[in-house]
Amino acid sequence: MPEDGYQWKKYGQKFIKNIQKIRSYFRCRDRRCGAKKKVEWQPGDPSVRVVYDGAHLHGSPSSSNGGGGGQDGAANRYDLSTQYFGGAAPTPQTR
DNA sequence: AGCCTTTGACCAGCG
DNA sequence: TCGCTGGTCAAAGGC
Repeated sequence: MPEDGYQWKKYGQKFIKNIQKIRSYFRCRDRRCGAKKKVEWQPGDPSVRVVYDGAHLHGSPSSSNGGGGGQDGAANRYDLSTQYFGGAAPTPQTR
């Protein structure tokens, strides 16, 4: 569970055949927070692709320390694009 | 007590 | 109409 500064709750995991990858579904612990996170990786690959969906309605939790939070900075802009983690992009110039 | 994690089953949309 | 997939929910156990 790669900590990105937010607390997530895993609510499901499935193997997507379309891409032959395992996908884990995470949701922000806060219900009022419609932020969602999906993590997918290939079987046998330590690299994982993290996909952020939605945005946190509350600011970011001061630190990785759970609890807190509540800052109304609303300064969190999550790119709906896919983000790579752990340098899983050895050759991003494939495109 | 609260929180977290894991699995199975269900539902909806599409061709 | 059927089958398939993707996405979500619920319950239980452990610390």
